[in-house]
Amino acid sequence: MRLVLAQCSVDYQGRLAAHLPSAVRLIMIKADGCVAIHSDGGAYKPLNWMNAPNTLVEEEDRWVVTNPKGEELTINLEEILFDHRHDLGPDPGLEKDGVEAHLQELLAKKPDLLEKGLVLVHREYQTDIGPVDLLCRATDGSTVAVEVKRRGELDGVEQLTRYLDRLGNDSRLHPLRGTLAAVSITQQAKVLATARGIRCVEVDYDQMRGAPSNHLRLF
Amino acid sequence: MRLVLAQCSVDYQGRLAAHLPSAVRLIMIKADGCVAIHSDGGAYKPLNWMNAPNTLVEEEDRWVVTNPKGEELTINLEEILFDHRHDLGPDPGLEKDGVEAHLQELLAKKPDLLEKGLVLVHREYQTDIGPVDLLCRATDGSTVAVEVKRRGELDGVEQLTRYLDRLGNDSRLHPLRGTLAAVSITQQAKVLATARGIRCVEVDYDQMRGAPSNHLRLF
DNA sequence: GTGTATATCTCGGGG
DNA sequence: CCCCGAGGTATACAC
Repeated sequence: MRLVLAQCSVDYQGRLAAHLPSAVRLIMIKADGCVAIHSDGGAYKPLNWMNAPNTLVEEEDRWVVTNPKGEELTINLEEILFDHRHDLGPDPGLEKDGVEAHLQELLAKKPDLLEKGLVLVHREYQTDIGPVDLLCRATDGSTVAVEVKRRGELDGVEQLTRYLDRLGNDSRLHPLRGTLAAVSITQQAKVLATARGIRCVEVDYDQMRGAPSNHLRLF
Repeated sequence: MRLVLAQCSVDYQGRLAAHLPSAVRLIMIKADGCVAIHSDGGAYKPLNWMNAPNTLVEEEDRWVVTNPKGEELTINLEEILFDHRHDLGPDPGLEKDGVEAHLQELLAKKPDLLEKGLVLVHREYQTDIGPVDLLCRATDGSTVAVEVKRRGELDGVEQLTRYLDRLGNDSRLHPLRGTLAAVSITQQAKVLATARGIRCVEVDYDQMRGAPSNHLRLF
């Protein structure tokens, strides 16, 4: 990693055009070639950046970064105040817990948390417009398509509606119902879901993590 | 801005739980209190971060960052390799050109780029589920709701569908049609749009910028 | 403050 | 490679 503090102006031409008037900024150049230009505030997002893969050409008083997509970032250097390089070595990476994938996994193991007697038929069931999180069978013989979210919002209802629409073409899945499962669901999403005959279930993530699965409990 | 290179492990507890095993990383602390932990690769997104407003407490061998939402980031410092502070001063900020707002503005001036004879009735027309980008009137007397995107994708079609659904309740707007306008539109979005009777128009942004508006051309 | 839409979103996965 | 879906998305803006 190379860290440069410099008085500079910047121009970006690519997916849009953008210009940064002259000021003192941090220029961060990572080992993989990523370039990011930071001001002294404003969350973690840089003012300007170029992601790998790209090429950095250092001229006398400006650096030009180009990438294969034809995007170009030009840093006009007026004064370099600081320039430091350090090899950080490899990073073991971030371990996450509590994301949708984990929630889906837990619900796949215990679908009857959503509805008594519900049994998993398929996880990530493929349709030609995307995968349905969980495809289940209810005790009344219905197929139930389940969309899993951490937070249930409007677009989750839309997504499930699209899937139901698609799955409805397959008569083997009839009768067909939909369930939106999330740790929390907004009022708007509940209204829209209900209007479309989609059931909403708010699940307790901590409780699910703590509770052993049916499968394990049998032995 | 303070830049620290250190061997450290990190824990985050908040919207999810996350852990970073020990490695050498850059810890960036901005003037507004934002903290970001970067590895030596991977775009501009840090491995972990805390946005302002927050509080940083420096203990002997660990730093604890907390925010009012109850999130907490703990940096366990094993060895500090580098520590540098620099006041960057204020930043004039980024000037952008080519975002959706600009595209919408250009289309508002020349709606007949979308369809011959189309006239603008209202921009950002409010419905109770959000604003319709452009509401227009066609030569055949139809009302045309236009959704403007840089890139037309599935969620743009969903969005316009919701609006059409809503606008359809107002008989004064009948007959009603929808148009998705974007610089590029994905195949899937075209399929879904067509299936719903929504027209897709790909517009040339550069040409639009260059071409003067109807209004100006009249004088 | 909540809700909605945008973003040079980033990032990962699947066809 | 593109497309899709998730994200501690962040950010701006309207209500």
